[in-house]
Amino acid sequence: MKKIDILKKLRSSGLRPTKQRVEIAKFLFEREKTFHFTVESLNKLLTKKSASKIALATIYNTVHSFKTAGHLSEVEVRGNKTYFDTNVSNHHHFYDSETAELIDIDANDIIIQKIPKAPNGKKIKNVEVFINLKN
Amino acid sequence: MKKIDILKKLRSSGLRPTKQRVEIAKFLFEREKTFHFTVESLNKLLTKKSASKIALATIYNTVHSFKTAGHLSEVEVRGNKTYFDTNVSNHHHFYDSETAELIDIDANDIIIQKIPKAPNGKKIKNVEVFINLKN
DNA sequence: TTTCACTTTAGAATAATTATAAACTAGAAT
DNA sequence: ATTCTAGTTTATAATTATTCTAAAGTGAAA
Ligand SMILES: [Mn+2]
Ligand SMILES: [Mn+2]
Ligand SMILES: [Zn+2]
Ligand SMILES: [Zn+2]
Repeated sequence: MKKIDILKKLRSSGLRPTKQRVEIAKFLFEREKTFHFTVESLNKLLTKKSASKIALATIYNTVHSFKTAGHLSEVEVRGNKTYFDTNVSNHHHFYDSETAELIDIDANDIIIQKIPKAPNGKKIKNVEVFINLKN
Repeated sequence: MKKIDILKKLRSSGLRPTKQRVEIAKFLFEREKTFHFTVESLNKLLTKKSASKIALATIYNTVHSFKTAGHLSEVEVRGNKTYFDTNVSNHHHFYDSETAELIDIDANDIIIQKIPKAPNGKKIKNVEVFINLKN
């Protein structure tokens, strides 16, 4: 994903491409593989990588804006902090509790044969599978 | 589960059956169906039900002791608070985000046909399925 | 250029949880 | 039964993640 695409991505979702947003978006979206992170880890990585310091509140704001815009998803992981995911497609995860790391599993790599029907009056929105790992 | 069993349950896991622990254990374990709760919700319910007030710190302590003893499991649910579960067997959940409610799914009610192999050097500890509901 | 709604930021506020340390108690030892 | 003590409870402080506030800054429309 090139810089011009980043600008498009931001503008098309009604987000003004400010210096901070562009920097964070480039960091998050200009990569081949999916990236899973917490606000804390992102903050550290940005601080290390970049010259200009972005306020923590801005990182929170930006991550939430990106999530609302559909550019990030939130992953439920054991622990206190919120995890985000640059992979917004329907997919599953390995979770390695030793390293607190998430690894993507393509939706097609898990086939569920039998599934219960939703409770009365409810419908199934989506199915998430977590495969917890050990050594 | 009768009171005598509660006492056994506590003692057999090295927990002295104090007034507070017995009261919480009775509330949690003397029921037919699985119970899912947060410390906050448990605190409210206990306050309503009981005469004697149990300190919030004690509820945290007790819930963690029960979890460590294997009498409660922790469930990962979207949101800030930690959810606990009186069902400690291997099972799955419906999650209704409207009501923030969990509903058990028996392990046998979900059959997974295809599953990816664990990453190098890792093994699969367990598989958890979440079925998110909508109206 | 001027303007202004949107954005960033430092710092305060909030919410969940954990830590501290003093008072209390279950139950073993006497 | 009384004493003793390690384990427990409790009020309160501390910590951590996150959100709020409101003042200063800025992208981009006009
Ligand atoms: Mn979590
Ligand atoms: Mn959670
Ligand atoms: Zn992912
Ligand atoms: Zn359950």
